[in-house]
Amino acid sequence: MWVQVRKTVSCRACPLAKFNHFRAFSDEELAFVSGFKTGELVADRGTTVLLEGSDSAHLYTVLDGWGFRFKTLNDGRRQILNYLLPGDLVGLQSSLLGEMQHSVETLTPMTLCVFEREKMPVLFEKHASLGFDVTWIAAREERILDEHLLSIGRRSAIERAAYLLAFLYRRAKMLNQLNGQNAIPLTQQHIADTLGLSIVHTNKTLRKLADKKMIAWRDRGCAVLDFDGLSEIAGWTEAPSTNRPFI
Amino acid sequence: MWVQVRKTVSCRACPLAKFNHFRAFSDEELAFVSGFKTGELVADRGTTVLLEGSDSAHLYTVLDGWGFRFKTLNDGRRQILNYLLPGDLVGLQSSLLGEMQHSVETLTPMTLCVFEREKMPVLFEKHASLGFDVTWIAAREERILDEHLLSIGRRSAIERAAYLLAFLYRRAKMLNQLNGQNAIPLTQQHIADTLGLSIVHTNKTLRKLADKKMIAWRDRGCAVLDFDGLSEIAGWTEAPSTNRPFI
DNA sequence: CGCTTAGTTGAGTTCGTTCAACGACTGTGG
DNA sequence: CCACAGTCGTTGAACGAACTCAACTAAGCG
Repeated sequence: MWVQVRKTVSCRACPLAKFNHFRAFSDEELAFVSGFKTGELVADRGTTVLLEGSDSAHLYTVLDGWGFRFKTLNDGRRQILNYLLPGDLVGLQSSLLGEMQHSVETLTPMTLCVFEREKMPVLFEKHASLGFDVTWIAAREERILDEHLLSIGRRSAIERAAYLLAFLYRRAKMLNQLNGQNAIPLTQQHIADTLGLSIVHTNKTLRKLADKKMIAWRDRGCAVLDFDGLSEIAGWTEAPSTNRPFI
Repeated sequence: MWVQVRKTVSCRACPLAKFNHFRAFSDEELAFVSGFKTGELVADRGTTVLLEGSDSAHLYTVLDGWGFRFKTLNDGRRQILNYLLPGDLVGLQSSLLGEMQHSVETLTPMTLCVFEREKMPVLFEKHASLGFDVTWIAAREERILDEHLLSIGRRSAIERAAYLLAFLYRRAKMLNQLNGQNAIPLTQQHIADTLGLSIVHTNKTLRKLADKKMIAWRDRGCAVLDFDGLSEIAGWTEAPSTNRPFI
């Protein structure tokens, strides 16, 4: 289920560097980050990487694959909070605030870059620019959560679904994380738990989008056929963004 | 509507320092923050402090009073994202990511501490501990948004209302921000826009809580009479927290 | 005293839920 | 190679939670 791998990939050859929307490191930063990294982790599909209530000693950056963050109520009701894609920082909350308040599970096999959370203060101390980047990443996550909150709170079922799929498609496309069939690797249950809807109604809602030829189900995933159409239904236009940092 | 006041209160006599759940500054930090601060702002009740789409040059910390962050859809549907209380940082997102993606409005008269956002990099450069604190604050906001997302997505109307009021009461009590009647200063419209419900249904839901003697409406606000009862309905227990920083 | 704001309540409608069943596909063990 | 269980998507029917529309009360204020 879990495989811990030794430092196989040097930070110099970080797979994220090839995406030009990430900001580049200076040589100095690269040297520090290389030391900050303690290894890599490879997780199968369906693995619980972090568990609510636990107190992980690690901090991760996703290098490849899909995952999601979620919380559950006592009786099992689940809410997916956000999805994880390459470049996303995992476990920052618990690194700073203590025990995890949400869980993390993978949707595909995932490769993670592992850092020791004890070294965080050193990062801020010695490399202010990287500390700034961590804050930037946290602020970005906050902004995404704001959008999701607006969506769940105020959009209708079909608008929510359209927003979510447009949002995920955009991110995934940019990071080359669509599967062989050009699809987003999740089930209708995941979508239901993200939108705050029942699985039956989610199915009927997605059917409407499929009937409009905006999406299609293929190969364990959802293919987006009409990004503009979805954006229009959702009334959504993406916020402008500058080059994003990663650690 | 707006009043810009010169630096009337020295950081040495910061009104937030009296709350012992905030972490104390070192002398060195205090000196820097004093320079970072450019003044104070006093806003009336109902003032729009920051507007979605704008690009403010400032960053604020709430010193006194209540406010809220919100987003709206094109047709006017409004979603309240979170509430602002003393110690909260306002405008961090736009400081780092560019233009504001949400608005901020006051619920009571509010005093804000004003910083120049251009100086943020200097803060990270010269005072790593403060940079770390900013990240901490961002991570805390993220955690709160996670909770709200769970609530709106998966709790029933009465559970949502109970959660929100318990949550706000807890925060307000700790910061001594309940009004004369011991009430939270908001209207049912605010609650509706936070819970993602219509105002009519919000009213009927709050009525049920009032009938159970858990809350009461007084003096333009909602008084919490039975915190434990609300927590139980919501199935909510607060996450443990350490001393929190502020800037 | 009329005007506005905020909370309350009833009636009818709509959106989303629950229950239940079924088909397509995948993987597994006899 | 087939039987079987498990997962995932699909659909219909009945129900219920939340919505809209509409009207009314109480309090605050010029």
